[in-house]
Amino acid sequence: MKPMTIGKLAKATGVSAETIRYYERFGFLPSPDRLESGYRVYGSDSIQRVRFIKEAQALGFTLAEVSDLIGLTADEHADCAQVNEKATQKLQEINKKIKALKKMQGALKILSQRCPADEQPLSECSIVNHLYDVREVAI
Amino acid sequence: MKPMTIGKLAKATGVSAETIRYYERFGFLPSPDRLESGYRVYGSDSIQRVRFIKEAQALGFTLAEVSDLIGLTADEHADCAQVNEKATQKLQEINKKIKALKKMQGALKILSQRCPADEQPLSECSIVNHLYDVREVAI
DNA sequence: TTACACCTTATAGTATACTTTAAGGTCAAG
DNA sequence: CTTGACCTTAAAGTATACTATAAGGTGTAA
Repeated sequence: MKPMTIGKLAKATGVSAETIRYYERFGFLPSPDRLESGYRVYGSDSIQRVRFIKEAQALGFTLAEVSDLIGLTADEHADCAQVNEKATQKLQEINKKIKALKKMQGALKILSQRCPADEQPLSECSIVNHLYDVREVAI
Repeated sequence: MKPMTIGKLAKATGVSAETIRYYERFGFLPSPDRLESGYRVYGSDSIQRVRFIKEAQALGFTLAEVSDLIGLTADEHADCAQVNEKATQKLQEINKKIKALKKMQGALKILSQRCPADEQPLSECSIVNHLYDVREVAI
């Protein structure tokens, strides 16, 4: 069987070869074995490792946090509670972000509804007036 | 009355002098007059201009988009509808972001609830198992 | 006059997660 | 044996919105 070089791992995971090298360089992936030519050769577990990173990112974790998670999974003494704490922290962070976005959403909705949205000059625009002076258009 | 130099504008707006120079450099604020010494002098309208930028950012607009908005306000032929379109676009963008965050939130909640969160080894952790292989823990 | 706060510029650094480029070596098919 | 796909490295670029630094000039109060 042909060795899995970086391009094959890239295809298998949907992550570019450059990104895989990047992950390796910053310790998110272990240094793989090399062929005599210097080509990286990966075992099938590498696919899982890359997937781990991608899934953690999809849950909102940064690469630094992914690094922490990888550290926990490699630690014999680590337990479920430690991982759960990371998840709970991330959850709170996400809740905060949602809250901030909802605030923007609410303000934009109100301003947009109040704006005549036609050929009126901008002096009649509730959005522009809000930007010029918050007090002119209470939200 | 003493001229409003950059430090005073900074205090009046809560934005640092460096940031004000940055805004000027990239065209978000007009170049102010100068004293003989080279010091920038601002009129009171500058406070409003800085506030415009900050308020637009608070609504989720990037500086590039703020630039567009400033352009519209300076355009005699611009009308309300054009501004409203920017707001509507931004609203949709924010809705998308909220949706993405809610997806993360939902997944994290489920994983966290399923995780025993005690001293169990990580092989029992629903979160870690999810990261290792999505199919093991359906969401 | 001597501090000290304040101003000036250009340039570089920060954070995050890559992506691109340059210059070159390797492998497999035809 | 040549062509083209694939691999290597180090270094620089991208996006966004600043923030910091260096080296120096200005304004004012004691």
